[in-house]
Amino acid sequence: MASESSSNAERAGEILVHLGNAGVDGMSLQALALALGDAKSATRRALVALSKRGFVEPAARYGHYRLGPAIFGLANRTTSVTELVRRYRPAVTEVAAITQQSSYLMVRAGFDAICVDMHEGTAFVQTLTGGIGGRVPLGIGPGTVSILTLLDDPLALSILDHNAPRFGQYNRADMAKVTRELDRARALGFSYDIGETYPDAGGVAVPIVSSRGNTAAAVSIAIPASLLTQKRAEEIAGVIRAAIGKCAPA
Amino acid sequence: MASESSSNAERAGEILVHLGNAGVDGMSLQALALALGDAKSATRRALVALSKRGFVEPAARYGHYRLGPAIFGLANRTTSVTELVRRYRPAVTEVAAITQQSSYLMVRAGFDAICVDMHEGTAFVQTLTGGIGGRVPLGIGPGTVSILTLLDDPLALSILDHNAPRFGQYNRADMAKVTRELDRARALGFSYDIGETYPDAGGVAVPIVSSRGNTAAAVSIAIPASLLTQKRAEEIAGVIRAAIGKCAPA
DNA sequence: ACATATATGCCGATTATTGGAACTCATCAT
DNA sequence: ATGATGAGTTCCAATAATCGGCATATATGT
Repeated sequence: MASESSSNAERAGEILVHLGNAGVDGMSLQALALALGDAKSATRRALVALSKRGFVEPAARYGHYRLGPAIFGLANRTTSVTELVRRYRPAVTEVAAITQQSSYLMVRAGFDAICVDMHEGTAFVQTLTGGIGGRVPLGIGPGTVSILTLLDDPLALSILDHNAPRFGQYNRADMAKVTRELDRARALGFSYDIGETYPDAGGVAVPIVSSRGNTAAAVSIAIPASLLTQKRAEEIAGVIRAAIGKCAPA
Repeated sequence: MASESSSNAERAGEILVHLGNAGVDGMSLQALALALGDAKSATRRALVALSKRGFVEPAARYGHYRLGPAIFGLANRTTSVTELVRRYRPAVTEVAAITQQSSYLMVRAGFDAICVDMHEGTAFVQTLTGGIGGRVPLGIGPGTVSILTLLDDPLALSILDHNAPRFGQYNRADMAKVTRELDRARALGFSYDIGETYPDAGGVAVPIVSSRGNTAAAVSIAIPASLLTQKRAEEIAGVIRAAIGKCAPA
């Protein structure tokens, strides 16, 4: 996949994202270069640049690289997110407890949504989002659609346009389908999905109107499609909204 | 301070480090440009590049930037560090409990050491390292010296050479003083410091010989200089070493 | 409402990056 | 233990990018 990496700093971010999905063993140079669509020499250069501050470090296997301690260290400094998690964790756990399903706290990160907190439910699909730290393109899944409702329309559309090439992997052949979901979510105040993203999987999400702007987030659940109807979705949305409401603004 | 930023990806890392020390309110563009020693236009360019993936996001104040959710998301994927913390946390807490002082788990990140775990003691100096995520140049403080003992001599020396300009801020006028500490630490198997880095502050550190190479780490404590003698340092080193030993290799 | 500082666009020159191929090294099989 | 294979690493000149500065419009905080 040729990614339009204009700046070199973007490439650095791209590398970090890819290594984040790699695990302890990391990735080899050529695997990274292939994923980025760049030459090995260019990839390596960025790699050593990131190594200088410890954002990347050599893995156990020869010539493999993985995320370094600098990332971990910085995580405790992302106060905007840590505060968000601390405040809304009660909602995430409560929603999971009531619905008996896995619940997630998703926040916007560029063109994607990232899962920053979750609570495993008793049943069914676990980690549709790939667990904490998992990235999903905005427009894929109800959680991300709810986040989009918090954004200005031109911004939301530009994001959808950017992500359109990736929709095919998720039964989103045409973008119109996603924009319809977005419109519905704006009207209802929540977003739901019955087997439209993943077969047999459904979801419900309620956006979090952040007290002090800028961070767009949502609380969502994953639930078997067989258990979900529009009426049930409304009920669940009410549960989520109530749980969010209990989390007082700092 | 003019930093020799050869690559552009380095600049990205530099920005992340600076923003990590900024807090929720983030930093203004000009403050960042000044800290990096670059033009505002170049700094802004890198900033928007990092924003595309959510590594950086606009803060509440207009024109201010802070760390974004992507950093938080990646932290759970730095398996090398999370495993290290999970394994040696018992040692950190035990050392703090026995010595009644703050204890730290430090790992190498490029030319610095980063505090990845800590346990506040009852007394005295808290957070000499700046808390979890805090960076300290390798060579400053016993924890970092112990880490240096895990490295090859040429590498350790090159790191010290790189950090030499920063030693002045910490009563390290000449590098010889640091190399002497390093030699002593190699000989003793641990490192200690009595009021040499910060007045009235002392510290003891024991390196962690990582089962599967690559990651260099150490467990250290901070203690009032008045309570520390070489004999006491040896005792404390024994405590730390014992605690580390209890943390069985995975 | 005024002043400050940002966001954004542009443009020429310098600079670093790019991509390829040769070299070196670690790993794997024998 | 040794050789063969497949990596990763280094070097190079040409290319393409970035850089830095400036001007304008905008948003903010006093």
